[in-house]
Amino acid sequence: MTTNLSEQEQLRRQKLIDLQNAGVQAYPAEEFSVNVTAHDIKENYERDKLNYKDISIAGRLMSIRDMGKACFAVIQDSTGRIQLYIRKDDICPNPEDTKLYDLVWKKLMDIGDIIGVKGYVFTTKMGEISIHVTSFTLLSKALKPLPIVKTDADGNSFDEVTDPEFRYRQRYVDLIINPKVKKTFEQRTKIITSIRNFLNDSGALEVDTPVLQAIPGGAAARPFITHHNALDIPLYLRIANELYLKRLIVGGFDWVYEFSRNFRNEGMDRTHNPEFTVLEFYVAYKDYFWMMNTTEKLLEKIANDLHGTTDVVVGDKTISFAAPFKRITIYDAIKEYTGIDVSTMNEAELRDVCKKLHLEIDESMGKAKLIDTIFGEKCEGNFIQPTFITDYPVEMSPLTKKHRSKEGLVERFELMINGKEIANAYSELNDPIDQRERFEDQIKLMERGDDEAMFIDYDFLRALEYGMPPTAGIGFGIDRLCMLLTNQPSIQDVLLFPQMRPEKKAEEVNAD
RNA sequence: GAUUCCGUAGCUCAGCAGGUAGAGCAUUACACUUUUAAUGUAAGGGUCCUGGGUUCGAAUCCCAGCGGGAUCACCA
Repeated sequence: MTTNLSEQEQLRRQKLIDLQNAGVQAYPAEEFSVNVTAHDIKENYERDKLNYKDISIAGRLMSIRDMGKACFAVIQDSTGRIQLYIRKDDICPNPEDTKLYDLVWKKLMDIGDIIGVKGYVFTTKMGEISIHVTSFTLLSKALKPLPIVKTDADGNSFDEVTDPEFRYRQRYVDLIINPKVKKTFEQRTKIITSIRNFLNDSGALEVDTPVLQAIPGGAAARPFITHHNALDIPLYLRIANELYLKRLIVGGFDWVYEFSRNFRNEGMDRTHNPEFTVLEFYVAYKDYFWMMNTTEKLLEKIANDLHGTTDVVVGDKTISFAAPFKRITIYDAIKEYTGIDVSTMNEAELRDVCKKLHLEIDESMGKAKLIDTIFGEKCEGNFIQPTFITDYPVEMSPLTKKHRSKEGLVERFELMINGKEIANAYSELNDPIDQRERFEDQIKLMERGDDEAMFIDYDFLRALEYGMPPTAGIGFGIDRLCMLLTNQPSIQDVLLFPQMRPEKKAEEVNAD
């Protein structure tokens, strides 16, 4: 086993033994009470010096600069970093007994160890607010060396760990050594809190609905399948929670929402992870126009809560989340970017258009899919500023109410930002007869080989037959929204633990 | 799933007309009681992703596998 360890790892295990021999516990059980944070000190010390004469703080050792009979070190707590100044004379007042400084501190402490210190705050000659340490306590010994990232006065990083595999597999290390990464995840939580506050303040009720479903409904996607032993039935991990939230609208709640972890057994790339988060909410007695207005208000608030402004930098662009957003029908969008009016075309005419535009199509594609292809290839990427695309063909929206005045269309919108779909919403279909026919159309698609067509959920139909009020519903891709608002190009950078292939055999991991 | 690039010390990387490995930081030792990418001197550390092949000889060339990134396809 020892043969697997690097030189530095072996050394640290030896230090563990040396600590024990010196009577120092490497993993003490006692509480170490803390009365200040690094951020607090840096923020408030200058104007309230008296308050920082007797402080106690804990954190991870990030660097040590040994000056002989004194050392400078830096610890990092959950709020940031602060410098320590440790003098031999202070730690070991008795010159006869210098073990604590010369042995425990200078020989047995390492970068990565977690320590607690007591002392007082002062400012060094170089002007850095620091802690003059009067005593220290080892709280946890680190056995693996921490990658060292140094930063100079101008903020330039050296030896920054950028290897994506390292960062995603050992996110705990990434979080320790890359403060920007930690900030991104704090921002993610802020975004979700902002949304939750908006909804709760509006009188919405947060609910939990099943993740394990006998019929994976509410979306067109390939599900993960599992098996329940006691019931001896197959169960699916949910691909959406839509049908359950609408059951709750039937049940008499007027506004329900859920942050739903959804699972789809499909490809992975920069914008797809097998499990991802969608916020869905449903509001009784509203329609999709109301939902557009509400979406504008919500996004404007999120941007303000997070950045203090509605202008957000994403890559080399600036996106304005200030309401109102542009609204355009999908037919007008196609006309704008191709010059072709497809609104009255039949399937054969649409096929000719696709050929003229050099789009790849196949025989199985129906009218709606052809329109979707034209939009996806020729229009979608152009909508950088938030834009509502409205009034989709009925064939691709089996859960959406037919348009109040436009034949063949439904009352649906998608919100496009930075060329990507961020939200999908509609006036919900609440006519149980119509809904049953739409499901049956899906079954026909399934029989023609569409492996993503929806199953019929008979219990959902039964619920609709009891009567569902007219309802507006929406789903937001939370991960993608976070990518936008935190300016991260990959979904892996807004997921703490993105899905990865197993890195090696379990026994080898255990041997570490 | 397809194409393409990558995998060398704890970390970041160099080494590739094929001659069994180097740098900086980190580590170890010594010096230094307000330094800050601290500094100075010295030292240790590597199944060069794995397995085959070509060759007198492979980190370097070829093939396969594993892992990762990017692009494409499917999708949110």
